[in-house]
Amino acid sequence: MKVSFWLLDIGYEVVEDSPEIRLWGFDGDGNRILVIDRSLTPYFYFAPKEGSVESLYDQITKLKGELPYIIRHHIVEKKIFGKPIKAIKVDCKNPDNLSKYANHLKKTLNAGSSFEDDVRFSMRYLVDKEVNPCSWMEFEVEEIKNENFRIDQIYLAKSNPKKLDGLAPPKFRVLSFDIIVYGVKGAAKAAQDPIIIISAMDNKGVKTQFISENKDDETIIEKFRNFVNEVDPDIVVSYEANQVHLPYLISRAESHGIDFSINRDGGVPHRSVYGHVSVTGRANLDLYDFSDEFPQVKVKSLENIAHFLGLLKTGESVVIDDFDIPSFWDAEENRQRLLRFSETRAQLVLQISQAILDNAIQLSTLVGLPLDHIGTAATGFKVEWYLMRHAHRIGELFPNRLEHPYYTYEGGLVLPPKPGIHNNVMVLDFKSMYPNIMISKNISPDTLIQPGEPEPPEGVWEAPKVGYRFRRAPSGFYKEVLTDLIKRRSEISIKMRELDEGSFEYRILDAQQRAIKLLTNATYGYAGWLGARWYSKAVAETTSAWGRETIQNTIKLAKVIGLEVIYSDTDSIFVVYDQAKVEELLERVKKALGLEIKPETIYRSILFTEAKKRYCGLLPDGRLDIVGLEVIRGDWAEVSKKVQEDVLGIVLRERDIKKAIEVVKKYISELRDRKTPFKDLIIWKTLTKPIEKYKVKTAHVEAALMLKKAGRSLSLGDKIGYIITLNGSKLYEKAKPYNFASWDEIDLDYYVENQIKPAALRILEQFNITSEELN
DNA sequence: TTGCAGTGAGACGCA
DNA sequence: TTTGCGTCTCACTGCAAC
Repeated sequence: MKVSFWLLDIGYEVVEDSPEIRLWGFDGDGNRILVIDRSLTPYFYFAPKEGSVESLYDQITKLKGELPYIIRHHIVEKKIFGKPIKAIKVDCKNPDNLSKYANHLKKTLNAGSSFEDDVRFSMRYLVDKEVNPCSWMEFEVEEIKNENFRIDQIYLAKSNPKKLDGLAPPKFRVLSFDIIVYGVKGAAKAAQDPIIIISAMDNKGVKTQFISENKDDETIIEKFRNFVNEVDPDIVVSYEANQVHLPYLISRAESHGIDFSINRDGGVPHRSVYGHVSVTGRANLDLYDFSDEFPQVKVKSLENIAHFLGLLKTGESVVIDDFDIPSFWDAEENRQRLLRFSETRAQLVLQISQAILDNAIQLSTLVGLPLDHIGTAATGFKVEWYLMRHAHRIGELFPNRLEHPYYTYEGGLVLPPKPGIHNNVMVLDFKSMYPNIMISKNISPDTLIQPGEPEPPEGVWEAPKVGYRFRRAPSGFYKEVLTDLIKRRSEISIKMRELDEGSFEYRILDAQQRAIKLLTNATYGYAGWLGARWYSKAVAETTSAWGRETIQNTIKLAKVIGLEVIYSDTDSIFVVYDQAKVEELLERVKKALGLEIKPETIYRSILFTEAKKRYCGLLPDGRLDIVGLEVIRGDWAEVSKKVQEDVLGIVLRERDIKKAIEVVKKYISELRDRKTPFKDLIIWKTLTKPIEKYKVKTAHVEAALMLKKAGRSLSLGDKIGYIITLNGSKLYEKAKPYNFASWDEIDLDYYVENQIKPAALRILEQFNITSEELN
């Protein structure tokens, strides 16, 4: 019989010595099903470093008695960096030890190198069978008996999966949850501190809370486990479950000797690759891993993201600090607030998950990584998995990751701007400049011509300045991949034009094109990443060299035509708008450089200081487009950002410097009168390394130390919020965690002289205003 | 001890 | 665990002047 299937999660088990792939998902009727596929044999490749592959093959044949893990081996034709090679495909019994086997083989034969022995078996399956997660496919299957798995039906695959069309994913059951821990001093330790509240909510409106009695969490963990299995969610969502909630639940359950089996195979969640926690048969999505999708939100808390998305009323305070949890719990009259707080969090998680799910699903399908890996896998790995799939299709072996010396190279070109206010400035930019250059100059690891190597008859592209040469034909690996991506994206854009923006199809296609854009734009960076399998400094260096050449020629052309160039950064130029001249420029750039430059917005006016990468433009609709300045930085006090934004607005919209000065003075006097909201004085900075590794004393590290001393646990990447007090002389001595400080110890002068004034003067200095004039 | 110039650490943003 | 380019603040160092 045939079954259509949508893949949600994938895993594998070794059952009675032979491996099976387990594909968890849905059938066409919305049943939760498991398809077991036993058709794939684990393997790796083995190739001679020198000498013939045949003699290596014979050696393995002779020694087979000593190599019990090998099922069979045979010679295959492959490529490595585009060069044809013969390799031996070594089929093995156990997928868990391929690297061990490969090393053993190398030692035993004292020859050869191995390939692809580091590919996890479930990923091996997805690549080899060309299966994309979160998409529809069809299997020929045979029903088998369900032994205690939490699903409707189990099938054994009798055929390879066949791709099916269809955009719409199944209807998911989504469960969000949040836990509250009673941790004295704010730092909860799983060994001692109990969970007091577990809030859970599903997308059908079922919500519940498990509340501990006398701080005993044994019962509520069991109840929660039962609840999860009853609701039987396909997707579990949370905020920080990967790093915090799930490990905590698992550890508490262990210490009570409770079976915390919420997996669809009856097992307990476990830590897996890329630091995510796997809940077999379901997709565990931690929204924190997706918080970079909201770059405007600087401090990535659930509440801040919710505010940003308009899910909380402005000014609505729902946050209860970890530190205060015990006191809220202990005082009967406040406990209700704690309960509401936790419930709100679960609800926000559920709401936010809807904003993220479309993109996550499309990215999963495109990249080929299972849904629960998408949030945690770094960009480099997403690009790499996409490349690996393509490599497999064209018979290219996955290169091993090698150690490369660290080496920097020249990047994009940035011109100093013309300071001051300019009117009618148009931005022109090359869309996807680097990918398009890689395509047009065929820049790829497999098209690079080594020094001394003769030029092929098809000719070469020789990079300006850096001199690397790449063959013009045939098309390289990167060119093929990027051409395909760009083509797919433009096809999607065409389809989208015919659709209603609010429609389901539009939303899905938009998510698709965003996923494609992400991969396309990351490919250049990937090529220059030391950890990349297809690392090539020549590729990265050549691409940016052609980029500089392109933008320089564009600037020259603009000047020849008579356009005034105000500024340029990497792939864009800012010119004083003149319709006829701009049109001429577009024509000539296309003709001369073979790349298209696109007109963007025309700013009614734009302000530059002497600094590169910082400016503010007034858009046609009256909004400000602020780039690089303090307003959009996360490490300035809110009060400074507000001052600067107000000043920019007045300067650009009204051109009234006097008024701007008055506004600054008002901010200063409000601060001196202590009328400024306290939270507007908090400065947030990230801990970018372990505290002991810092070489110089800094305010946020000192504040972090105080938090630690008070019992708070901190980890890498945490944002520390501090304020500057009157105590001490050095700034780092004056810093104090904001929640330990009060209004009367604030160093008002610091905020005036080092926060408000610099932010305002950054703009007003352009009009010769001095610090004294703001007093 | 104070002032100050020069340098580097550190954080964050742009393309 | 994508790249380089760039700004800005503050700590630290060394030196001169007091």
